[in-house]
Amino acid sequence: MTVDAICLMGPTATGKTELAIALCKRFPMDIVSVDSALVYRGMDIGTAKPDPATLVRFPHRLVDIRDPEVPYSAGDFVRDARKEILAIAAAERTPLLVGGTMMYFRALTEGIACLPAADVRLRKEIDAEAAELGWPVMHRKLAQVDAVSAARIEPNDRQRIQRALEVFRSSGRPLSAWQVDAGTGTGTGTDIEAEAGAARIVYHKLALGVTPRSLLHRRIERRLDTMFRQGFLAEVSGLMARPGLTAEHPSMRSVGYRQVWSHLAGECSLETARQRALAATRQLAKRQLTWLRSDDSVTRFDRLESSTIDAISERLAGILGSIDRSPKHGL
RNA sequence: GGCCAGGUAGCUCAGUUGGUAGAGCAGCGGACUGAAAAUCCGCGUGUCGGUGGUUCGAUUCCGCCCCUGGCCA
Repeated sequence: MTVDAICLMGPTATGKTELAIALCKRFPMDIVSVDSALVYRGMDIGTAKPDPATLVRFPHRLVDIRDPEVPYSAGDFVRDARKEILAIAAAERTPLLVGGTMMYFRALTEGIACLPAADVRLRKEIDAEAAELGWPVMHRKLAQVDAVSAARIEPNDRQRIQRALEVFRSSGRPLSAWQVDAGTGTGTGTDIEAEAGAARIVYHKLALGVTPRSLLHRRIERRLDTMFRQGFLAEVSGLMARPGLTAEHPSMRSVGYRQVWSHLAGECSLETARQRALAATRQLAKRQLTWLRSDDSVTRFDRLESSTIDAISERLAGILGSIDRSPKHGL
């Protein structure tokens, strides 16, 4: 059995949600969110989460599935998304994967190795060591146990050095060995693909963009200011009031939340936080565009061209086959 | 109006004892395997406010002018 899934990818502030909803009105599709921040409950304004009424009319799977205190991961996503896609297909509808977390898209469509999960205690331990020795030294230690990973990782890339050390210390095997292992065999190289008898999922990738860049930047600024008007400050101060949540949690390191948190903690003025949040959002959009540019399997559309929605609809009609609403077949 | 301090990259500033200049941030390009809205790598020509003078040579020294901030009237 083959399942067709549509990927609607695009940088932040390009209007993906709005377009997805328009498409859901034309085709029998169900939305799966591909977004590392929308998974968190209580993070609504700063993530530009669709409002409750919209979520009722057009349910988004994988939204509000996590407490902000509990980190979510690419591995979690692949498992969850896979399950949702199959459930949607079982209901004879088409999954519409919408979002901007490009690493999640890659992990889902290209596969991700089966690796040991994160280990908070080990990470703390490694952080403590690094605070004393510095990351370049940690990088050298990594090179001794996993030369392949060390060669791929920059001496200052604390997050990846930490992860590689974490995998080695928790499992006794180098990260690179896990990755190679997974890749042997047919080349699919993933734990999920290994599921016996699983359906084959074909991903059709569509990318949304806004050109020129200056126009995207203007949309980003307008949207951020709307967030502030909607009560972004109150949302963050509510999160800050939670004893279990800190600025170090992945959820609170999200664009916007980090900068507003910093302001509310008295570290900078509101205007400075605003400027920093804007810059961080622009930088996020740039990184998302880098992912998209490097993927030649995507078909690109400009969000602001009025013909885009029709072009995409036509494309979907072709993919979905059975649902050709065009009048040319009329007799 | 007088005195003082400034006018150098998009922004904040450093610097050149006279040989045409460099940091941080922003921006741009890239990488990306359980934190990814994360983490990291690479990219710096700009009438050194204008104009005249001194000098082989001025962004640097001197004169005048313009602009900004502060103090005094």
